[in-house]
Amino acid sequence: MASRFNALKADAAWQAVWEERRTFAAKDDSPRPKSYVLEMFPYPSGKIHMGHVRNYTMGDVLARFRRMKGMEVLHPMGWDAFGMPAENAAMEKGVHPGAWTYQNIDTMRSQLKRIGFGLDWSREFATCDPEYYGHQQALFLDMVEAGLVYRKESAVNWDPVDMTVLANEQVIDGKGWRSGAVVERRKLSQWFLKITDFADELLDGLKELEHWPDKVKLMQENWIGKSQGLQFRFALSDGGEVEVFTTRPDTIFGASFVAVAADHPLALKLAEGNPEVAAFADKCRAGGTSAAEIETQEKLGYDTGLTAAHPFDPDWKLPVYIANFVLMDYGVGAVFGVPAHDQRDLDFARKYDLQVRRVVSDGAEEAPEFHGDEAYTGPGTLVNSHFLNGMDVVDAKREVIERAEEGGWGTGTTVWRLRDWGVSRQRYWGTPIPIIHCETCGPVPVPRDQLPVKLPEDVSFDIPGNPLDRHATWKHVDCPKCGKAARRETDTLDTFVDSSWYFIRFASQPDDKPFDKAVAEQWLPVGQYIGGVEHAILHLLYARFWTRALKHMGKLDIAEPFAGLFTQGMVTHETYFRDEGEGRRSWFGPDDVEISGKTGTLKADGQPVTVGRVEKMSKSKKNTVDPGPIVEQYGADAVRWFMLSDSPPERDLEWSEAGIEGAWRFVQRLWRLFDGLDEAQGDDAAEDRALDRKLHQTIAGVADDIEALSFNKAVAKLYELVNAIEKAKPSASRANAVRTLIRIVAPMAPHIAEEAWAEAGGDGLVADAEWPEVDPALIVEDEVTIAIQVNGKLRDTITMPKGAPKADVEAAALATDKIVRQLDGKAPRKVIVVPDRLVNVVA
RNA sequence: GCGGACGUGGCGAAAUCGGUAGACGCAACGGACUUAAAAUCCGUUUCCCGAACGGGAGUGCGGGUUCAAGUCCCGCCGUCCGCACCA
Repeated sequence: MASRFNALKADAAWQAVWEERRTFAAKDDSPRPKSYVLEMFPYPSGKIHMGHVRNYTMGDVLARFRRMKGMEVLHPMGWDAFGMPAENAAMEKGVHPGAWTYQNIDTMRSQLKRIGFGLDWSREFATCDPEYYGHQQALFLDMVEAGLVYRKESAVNWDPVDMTVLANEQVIDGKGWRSGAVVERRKLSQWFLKITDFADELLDGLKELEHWPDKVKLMQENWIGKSQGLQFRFALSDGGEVEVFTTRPDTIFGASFVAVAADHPLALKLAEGNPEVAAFADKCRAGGTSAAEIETQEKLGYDTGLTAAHPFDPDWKLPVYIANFVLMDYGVGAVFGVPAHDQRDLDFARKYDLQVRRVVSDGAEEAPEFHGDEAYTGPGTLVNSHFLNGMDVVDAKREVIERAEEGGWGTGTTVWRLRDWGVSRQRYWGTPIPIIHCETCGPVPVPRDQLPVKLPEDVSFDIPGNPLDRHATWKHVDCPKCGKAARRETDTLDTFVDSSWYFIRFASQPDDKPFDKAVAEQWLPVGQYIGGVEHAILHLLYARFWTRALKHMGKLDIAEPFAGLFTQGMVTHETYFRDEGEGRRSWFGPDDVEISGKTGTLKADGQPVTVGRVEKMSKSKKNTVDPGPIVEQYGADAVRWFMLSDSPPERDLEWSEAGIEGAWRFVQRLWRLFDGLDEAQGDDAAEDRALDRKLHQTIAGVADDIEALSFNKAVAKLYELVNAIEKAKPSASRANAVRTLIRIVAPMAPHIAEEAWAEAGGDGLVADAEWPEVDPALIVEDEVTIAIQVNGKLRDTITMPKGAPKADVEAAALATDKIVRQLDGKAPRKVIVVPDRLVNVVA
């Protein structure tokens, strides 16, 4: 009789079998159709968290399902292993970043295996393996040769205490996040990749990504930020020139000033001889960059005393300002101000009492005087604009660009918001940039036969700064060109470079080169990529760029790396806290509190705590749940099942004790069915057509749902089937349904499925079994319930054979008691019959 | 400010093409089994009136299109996300 399903035993046993038989190793030379399922690889921070579990469960279900459908599936795993946390750990705990990282990898690998993910571990690598980053260095040199890399002075956030460069996110209120020191802006010579060369392609390519969420495509589109307009020159009163960019050349006769950024060459030149200008420029640069600060920041300008001559009227002189709202790194760092039709220009003009001239009319008003404090930026007709009068905005833009080009003082231009990708990081734990700096020869690539340029092991983190820089010997090398003493580049590559091509290396990893073109192309593009939406812009854009760069260099004939993208929601949990006054708040973990209904008490002192919002699991709010003990308690299948249940995968999933228990109960319910298989049939070999239908509808429905990644719907369908089987009387159909159920749940709950498969005498592993075939005759009902409405309100239902003629359905509907009563002897005015669905009687 | 998504029971959610709103799960309640509990099983569960048969209302709010609207259109309100002085 039914025993309990021993998850711990079954999990371990089947995981061992999969590993031993290399069940999930993908074969490059397989004749089966290929499918590449990939989840974003993790950063080895220590332990896996629930977010990983959810992400990898989704991918695993799809990968296992596709295998059962007869595909050769590549489902690999590796480690995004370079990055700052390892250096922080080195500083705090005195361990080597490599030792720390590899130890974390060992822990996390065994945790992933413990959940039974069907991964091809034979292709595993970490980006900090010299074998990996050596090939990455080679690709970097390829890009250098292809002219896609250059060196430029660029400003960075410099922490003077930690002697390190900070990312923008590490600067909080102008101070370093670790040291608290006021951050300085320093100019350093840094390496850049020419992603802007591909801006047009990256934008256009989005259109072909049919299986990407619109949201992500839109975010990338905005990030790339294509603007078309006119770049043109003003002659200055000192005999010089200033160039500006505008997307609104149509409003050229509404100009009332010219403004340049504080870092603009013109401003820098003026600052040299004038301390007042220099002071003003400094003030502009000091301004904060946070959202709130920009919102409230006053428009400030410094009148240079220079004037600019209007290109269409040399006698019309416009004042030239240095202004804090003009950005040096967008366009050309200078604008002409049209206050009536641009809000910033209007704010500025009102403050400095400049002319505000209407040149676009919305049809209501045409007078040159523009009143009010809200600029008009909508469409309309040009007014007060000489030869442009009467044109609409679009025509006027074209007209002005044409005249500027004819007159030789301007050109129609496209400007991008996207900047080139600065890849230099002044850190140890990253891929060394394979360049040697020679006083005579300049930057020289490291000869290929000397790759990889390995990180030195003997480094210390007890003093601030980059250990590569102060290493006694590492950076001192001879110039490969002239042989004189030279210096290695001590910067390392941005870790986003590591993740820009790892999916190619998974597909093909020869020893002698980054990848084999033909082998990689067999697998690529990734069919389904799954990860967090936080990577919607940077990682996904960089990987798209890298792939296009490889194509450009003829190394890989793939335009887009990820054909399908899915961004899953986060795993969340309630928060518990106490306000300690002065805005301070202490947070408590789920294990520290006792919850009853909407109130909670702290176990430690029995006093109440506030039950806060449901938020993303995070260490800072202490609302994390460690998957490790949960898997030990409930088994891998219950955890997987819960990850797939209830919430649509793109939405957040709230972790709850009740939820995981529900999943566990379902696993046990499955086991009672599987284990009672012998008795299911009983003595009765009769068929149960209704159950047969339900089974085949479920096989088809679950398959569709898994392909659509709608796991919550697949779960619901499985509950329905299990309910139906449990209610059904013993029959051959019932026994068959239970036997088939083993395969339907296999992608989601693989351990119990293997156990049941073996017990039921299945051939080989259920992981290698075929997805059950659907009998098309059984997925359609032979009877349908037809709704009967009177004036659109449901009044009754009738059951009819499927496909019954309209006339029969109408007659049957009108004959029911309830409808007869509703009509009260009157003839209906109209009857609408939707076959197999409903009848609407219009009375 | 700009761009986008979303809003359905106590909760997570279904409703695939405009056609029976609330499938499925959680929680709750009632019952069976048990010395008792757990587990399991049976039932109820959108709201209001009603013992019941039944009736009315109902998918953020206000309008509209339609025989028929959660779904389409217009206008609000709210929540969340992304970008942010981008000329």
